Amino acid sequence: MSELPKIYNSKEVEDRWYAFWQEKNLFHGKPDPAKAPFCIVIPPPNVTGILHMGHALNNTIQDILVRYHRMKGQEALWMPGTDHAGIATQNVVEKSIAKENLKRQDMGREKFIERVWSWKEEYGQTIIRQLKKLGSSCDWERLRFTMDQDYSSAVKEVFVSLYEKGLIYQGNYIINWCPRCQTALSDEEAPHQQLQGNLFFLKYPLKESPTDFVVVATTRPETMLGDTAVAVNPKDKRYKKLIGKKLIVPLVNREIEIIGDEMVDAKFGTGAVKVTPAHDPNDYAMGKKHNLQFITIMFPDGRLNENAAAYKNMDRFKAREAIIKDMKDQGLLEKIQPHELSAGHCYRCHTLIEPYLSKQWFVKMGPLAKPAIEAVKKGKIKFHPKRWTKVYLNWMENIQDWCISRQIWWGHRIPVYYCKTCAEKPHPAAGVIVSRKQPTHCPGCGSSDIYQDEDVLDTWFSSWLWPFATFYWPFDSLPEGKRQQAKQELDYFYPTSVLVTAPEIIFFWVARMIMSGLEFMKDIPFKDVYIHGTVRDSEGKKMSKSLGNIIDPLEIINEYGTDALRFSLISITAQGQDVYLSKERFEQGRNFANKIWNASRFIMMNLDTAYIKEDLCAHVKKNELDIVNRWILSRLYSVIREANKNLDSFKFNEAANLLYGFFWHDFCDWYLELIKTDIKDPHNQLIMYKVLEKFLRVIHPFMPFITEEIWHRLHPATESIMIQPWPHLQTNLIDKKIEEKMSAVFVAVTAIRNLRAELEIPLTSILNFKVFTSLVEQKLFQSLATHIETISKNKLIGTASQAEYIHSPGQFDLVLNGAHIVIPLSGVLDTQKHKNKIDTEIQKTLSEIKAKENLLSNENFVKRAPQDIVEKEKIKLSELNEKLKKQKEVSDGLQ
RNA sequence: GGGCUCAUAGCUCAGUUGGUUAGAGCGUUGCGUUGACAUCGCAAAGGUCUGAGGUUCAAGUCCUCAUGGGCCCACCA
Repeated sequence: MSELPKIYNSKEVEDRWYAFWQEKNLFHGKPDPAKAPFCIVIPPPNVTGILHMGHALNNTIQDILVRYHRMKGQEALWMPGTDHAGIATQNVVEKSIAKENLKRQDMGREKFIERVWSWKEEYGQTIIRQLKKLGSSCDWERLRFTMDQDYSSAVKEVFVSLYEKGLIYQGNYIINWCPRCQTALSDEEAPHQQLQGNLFFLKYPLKESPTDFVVVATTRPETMLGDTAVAVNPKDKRYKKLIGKKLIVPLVNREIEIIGDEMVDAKFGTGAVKVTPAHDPNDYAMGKKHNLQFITIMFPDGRLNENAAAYKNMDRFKAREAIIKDMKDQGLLEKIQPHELSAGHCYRCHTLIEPYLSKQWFVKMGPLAKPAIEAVKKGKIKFHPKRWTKVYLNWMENIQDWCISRQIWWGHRIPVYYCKTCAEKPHPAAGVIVSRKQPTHCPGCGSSDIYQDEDVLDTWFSSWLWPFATFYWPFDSLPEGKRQQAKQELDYFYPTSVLVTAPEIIFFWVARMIMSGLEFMKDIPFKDVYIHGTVRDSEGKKMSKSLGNIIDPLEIINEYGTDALRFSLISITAQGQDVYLSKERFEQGRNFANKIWNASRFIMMNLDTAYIKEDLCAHVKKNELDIVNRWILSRLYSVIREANKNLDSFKFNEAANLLYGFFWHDFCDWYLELIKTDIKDPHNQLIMYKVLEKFLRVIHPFMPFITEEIWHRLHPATESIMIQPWPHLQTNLIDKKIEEKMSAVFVAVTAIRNLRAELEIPLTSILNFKVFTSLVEQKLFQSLATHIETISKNKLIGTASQAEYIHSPGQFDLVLNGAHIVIPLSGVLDTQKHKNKIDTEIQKTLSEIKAKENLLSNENFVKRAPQDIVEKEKIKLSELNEKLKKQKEVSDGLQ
């Protein structure tokens, strides 16, 4: 058998095996009626994306799930793809053309879009390449892009279909406007951030008596130029009599009325509110209600427009300063108060959002939300951890209509066309053609003078179709011959199994996919939603470029290996908790990979190849094996059973840590050490091989590369480990009694080592020790005694503890967990030190006994606690007493 | 304003449905290793489980409040 290098070299193996998997087409999933489907659709990263720790975590979890279910015999499909990320991508390309001193407006729409496509061709594969470095077993021949032609037909179908159902409408409303990106945004795209601002108190003169004023408070004084009323609460005694009176808006000298409205909070500010219906959602509502004038004072780029009089062309913030100065000069600024507020910011460029009145397209969400609420309430879709259910429901139950039109160029063009001829007719929908196919003429008047809506759709309006649009729904873009197959695939894999994602996009994406799935597939898009935590730095801050606290996954892969990255990430990811990372954290994964490597190396160095034939295992009967082999087999299957449970309930960290502990401690520290001196024994050969082989399979989903490499060195001619069956749970090999016996042995050995270390016994030998009593189970320990004797004869303890033997007359007594171990040691020990140690232990035992006695003399405990608990406590007490007795004997003997 | 979440060893974190003197990794200290692995082994030290109440025979675990982190939502002029 070939000898392995001393240290695992991830760089040397990873790319090779990834290519191998792809060559063998092992990631491909296709309908197989004999198997149950398991499908995950990837949260498509932005084409502009560069792999960060969040991606690494997200995709490692998905890959573990997919590999696990694939090995369990399910037909596994992981659907990959990227998102065209409208605004983000457009911004990136705009930056790149800016280097050539170009603006997209100079290029024109068509040229610019061409430029984006060529950018995508050149750089759009970056994130995909990086996902491959991570080991992701995606079905790459299905790679989708949300701007694919086929995908576009799904988007059109959905838009038109919702329009026909009356769920899409166009209208003038206040929306979130980003003056930098110059587009409308949905509410979700304009998250609120705390802001230290000011409250400005402005004096508006009364028309009748210009020396009297009404003072209004505002955080955005520049909007005063668009004021068309001042509102007060009709119950407010201070202002009641002023309702109906006229005011003059300074600087623009506009005459406005004081209106009464219950919405006004008399306690805030001065109790009088300036009303700017075109620049504030509340004011908008008031404007509608009171039939006010809507005056827009801003250009789309944030400069003030012709309605702003002298302030025209000034930037909104410059205008604010100018207005404040002018008001002050005119004695119309009462005061400025510092005021903390929160306001929307563009999620792409972080520019302060401007509430802006404009004509946009909206989706009516109420009717779509209803079944999506039901599906979750009835448990058809489950969130893990559960608490996100509440977050989801809360949002869904208060859902607002969704603004879906964007004034950018990169995206799905809205499938709406206008007829210039008909547009002159009176009713509002005249000349509006909503169509799946590009029309050549107006169906109303036959005119060919038509043009398409300039806007594109929100990126999420395509992402929300991901679980079925990736299967080519609605199929009409496919050639006739391929439709049937596509339908079968959708039918087979939909609903998908699990969605794995981060909490940030529950509203953006998860909730909307549930709605679109129920609306268009008439079924949920996935059964389980696993929400993992956010990756943070060691101080709890979110990792971000601007904070400079990024740990680059590629750097970790380069330094420690992909498996190390994956294992470390997973082992620290408790269900749904945020992940705090520092670079050192990855050492654990690297060390573990190296441990697996070296244990395998050791086994291969000592393994006679005759034993690697699987069928040999069948010839060994369980009861022919010695206790050590039976123990490790029992541990193996106990651990696999537990790991199955953990994986099935999304407890990835628990599974990872369990497997880690088993391999490192049970298998390497104890088992391999115990059999070392007898390693050529046929049973030992067989079992060490078998355990390694099974372990490699179960750790494979976590650490795909190293396991594949070792697998092939073990089996020069076999197939990939990734398509080996997941170990069948041999429950008949699980023997808890054996596990208990062995752990008693380990406790004993540990105690001896401890003693040796503490009492500074010189490195000689420990000879002929015996274990001969049991208080818990006499029989159990009797049989243990036999085994211990065997072990002792084989000098196995000596090997395990790496100690030499103490040759000396006399004896040493050790009492542990009811086992009395006699070790002949007298003459080597420092009697006084020994006695001190025993006496310390006696003190400890005494206080434990006291605690137990107190507990058992508590009538309430004895009466009310379950009988088995009480019994257990009684047994423990008698054990303790027995232990005390032995300890005292030992102590007395040391006088 | 509403809600979520966290607080356990020097550090980073586990801790199942409450069951009885709390675990891991890293770090520290001591010992060891010429035969798998110094990316190693053996052992030790280190905890009033943030605080105050409560429920219970029994609380790190459940409830209430407080303190201090982190996060989300909201039409906070």
